[in-house]
Amino acid sequence: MEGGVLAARVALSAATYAIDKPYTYLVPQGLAPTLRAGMRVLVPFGAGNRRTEGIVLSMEPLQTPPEKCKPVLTQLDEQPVLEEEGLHLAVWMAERYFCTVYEAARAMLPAGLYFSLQNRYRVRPEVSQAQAEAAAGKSELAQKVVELLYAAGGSAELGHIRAAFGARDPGPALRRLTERGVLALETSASRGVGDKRERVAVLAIPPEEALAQVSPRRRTAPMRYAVTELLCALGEASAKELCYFTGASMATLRSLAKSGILTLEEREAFRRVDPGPVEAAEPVTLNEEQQRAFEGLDALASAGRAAAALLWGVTGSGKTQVYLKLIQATLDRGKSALVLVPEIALTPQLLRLFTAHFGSGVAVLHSSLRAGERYDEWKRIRSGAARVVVGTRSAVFAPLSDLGLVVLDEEQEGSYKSEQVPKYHAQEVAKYRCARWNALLVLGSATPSVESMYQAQTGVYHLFTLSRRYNRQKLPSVEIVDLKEELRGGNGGSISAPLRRALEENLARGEQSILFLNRRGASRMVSCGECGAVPTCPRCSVYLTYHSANGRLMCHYCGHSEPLPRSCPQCGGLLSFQGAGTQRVQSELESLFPHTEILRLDADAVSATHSHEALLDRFRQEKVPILVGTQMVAKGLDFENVTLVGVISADQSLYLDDYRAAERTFSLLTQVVGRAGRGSKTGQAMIQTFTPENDVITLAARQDYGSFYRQEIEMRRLRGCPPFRDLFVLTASGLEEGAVFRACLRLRETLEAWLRGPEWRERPVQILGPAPASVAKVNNRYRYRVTVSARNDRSMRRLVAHLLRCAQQDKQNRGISVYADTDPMD
DNA sequence: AGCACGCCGACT
DNA sequence: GTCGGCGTGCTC
Repeated sequence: MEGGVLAARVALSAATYAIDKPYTYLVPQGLAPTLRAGMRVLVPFGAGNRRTEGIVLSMEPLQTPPEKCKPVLTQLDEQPVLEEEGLHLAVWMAERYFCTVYEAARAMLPAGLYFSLQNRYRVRPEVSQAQAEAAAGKSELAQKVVELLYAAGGSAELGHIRAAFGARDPGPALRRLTERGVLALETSASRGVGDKRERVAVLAIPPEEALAQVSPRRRTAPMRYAVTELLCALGEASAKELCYFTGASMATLRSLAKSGILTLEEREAFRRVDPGPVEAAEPVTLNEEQQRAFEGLDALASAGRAAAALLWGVTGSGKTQVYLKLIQATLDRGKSALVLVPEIALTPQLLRLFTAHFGSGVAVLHSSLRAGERYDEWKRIRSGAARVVVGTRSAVFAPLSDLGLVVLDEEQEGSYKSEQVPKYHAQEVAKYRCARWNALLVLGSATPSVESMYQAQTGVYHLFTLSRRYNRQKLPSVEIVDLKEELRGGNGGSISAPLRRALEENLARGEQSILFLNRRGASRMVSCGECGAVPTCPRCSVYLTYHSANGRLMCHYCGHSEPLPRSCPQCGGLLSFQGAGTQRVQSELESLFPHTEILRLDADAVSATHSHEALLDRFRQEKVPILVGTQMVAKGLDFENVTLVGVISADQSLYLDDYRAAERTFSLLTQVVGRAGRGSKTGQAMIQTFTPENDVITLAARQDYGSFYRQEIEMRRLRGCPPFRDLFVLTASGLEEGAVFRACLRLRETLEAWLRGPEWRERPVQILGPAPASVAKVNNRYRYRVTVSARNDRSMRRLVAHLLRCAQQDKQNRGISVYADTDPMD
């Protein structure tokens, strides 16, 4: 660097959305040779120069340092935690998901990598207690600080001091005492998870030579021979493993090292996730249809241009086989592959399958791994040791290089959208990464999202279809049971007479049954028990939901509300609230079938002692006759002996108040029906509903996705829903309901004023609300939202971002937080 | 979101 | 005079 200085542009954790931008810091001489983009640093920030963590976005030489430019204090990483691609992705996410660059970067890294910063105030050793008290003077707060610090043995964490002060702010007193040389601020960074290291033995000379050296003394030094022989076969191995398999001791290894046969190195050891018993891989054989899909997809993957394809394969058509072949082809081309699944429950079986095919080159990433495991898998991926990654949503950030293939299985699933900030969608991130690496994105589904199918129909995605079930299995016969009839017949329980009969027959045959309970949105929906009518919003054609707080039916889109009618406005019948929990169904079944074991699988059953997998294993191995469960039982699980599946009530997800309700119900019902009869026996499915004539239900029963899609896409077109337009949801939250509502009103008014400008006047933008959020009060904070339906393009995102920044800095919005989200899932 | 700066009332 | 409460504006 001639003459100039080196500066780092840093994304800061302390920067809020409204002030987020790259901040420039001077790189001190000592750090200049080692600091690089993608490393994390500790920097001073704000008037008080409090220590803040940041990530270096870029390094740049400056001719003249700017006036106000503080120095980087510490370099926190020895090597970058994000590569160039990751840094670009973070910036892209910030723009797309209305979050800070740092928040985006943080979401991309395993939690084990994270530092927690501790700010500790200490009384300087040269200062006596009397001097400290004198320096505190008459300030009550300063005296209290000194007293507290001495009581704590001379130093205390900032957090503790704050806690001891309660509502009063110790800040000014701490600063004054620091200024007067009484206190010193120490900042330490500690990481939750450390690196684990191990000894590795590496063969230092060619195998023939090594064996030649130890062979003559094979009799007298059998251990030296055994170790060398094993190491010749392996090339390198952990010292622990070598000793374990040969019975040698570390002394033998050291002596071999001395003879120059091997070298001992300290290396990072990876805490591997145990894939469980791995069977030998059966060679993948594809049927004609699968082969055609594979060839088409492989042609796209090898074309070297980014592409997206939809693999639409009916349940049981063998999409996984196609994935396996594609992954193999990708690896053969020297590229890496990423496979995403919607549920953690699906990763163990996929991990086993992939490990059988690709050995130790498979890594797994999902949120319920322990921090250490997750961190280690991340490092294995980054080092290039793992070239195939299986995981849930956040695995989309796996630090793979030379990405050639990304598979999103069950692409329509809502779990690909993050619930927390940044509220990214794994599918969009995957698309971004594929574009950067010229990789192929494969979206797999039996019931594609309407958006994806639309892209396929309009030629944006390539479409491949698998319409035949593997092994030519027959689809189960499906019966729709009318719960209104049951109610009239005096059966108000959750098991109808036909379902009860079917269960009895199945029990008698010694076959298993699964009952599926669709709990989402339970008990908020109101319907007529007589005619099945569901109250609808007059302006939005969505169903109204009941709010017990004010006893009214409300629309979550536009804010319309009306009192709960005493009886059904259509027929005068009795209105009923839907809601049957798994526990209630379980106890009902227990009284219907007193000597039969009934297994329950839901979030509660899983969190208590038994793991999800253990419960399913029990169901499979002990052949428990009946399994009752929520969403979890519907997904990709194959049970030979299950010949009956029942849907307790199809209605609950159908009458939710969002545009995706129909799609989600269709998908769920189709999956559940597909669960029956996976083995040699033909299955039977039963769907209970109050609205048996509903198209979504009858189409799902027939597994007729094509008709469902045609209907749904027209509905979306008419209502201006995705894929024709996108939704931006602006949410304000705060302690006082009125203030939150008024903040939302101002958001709406500001936006309306801007949209009257010349460049916006012609564009189709619609604003709905303010309306209460679906969960109107969380943690004592009221939440209201304004929904904007418009094309999600750069200019619209900029407008929303600007609106957010203005709102966050508006003094009228004191105590109110405002944030934005696109196409939310709730 | 912190934190300083500036202004003002209260207590000494 | 100080101290501390509160409104305003900035953060490399």
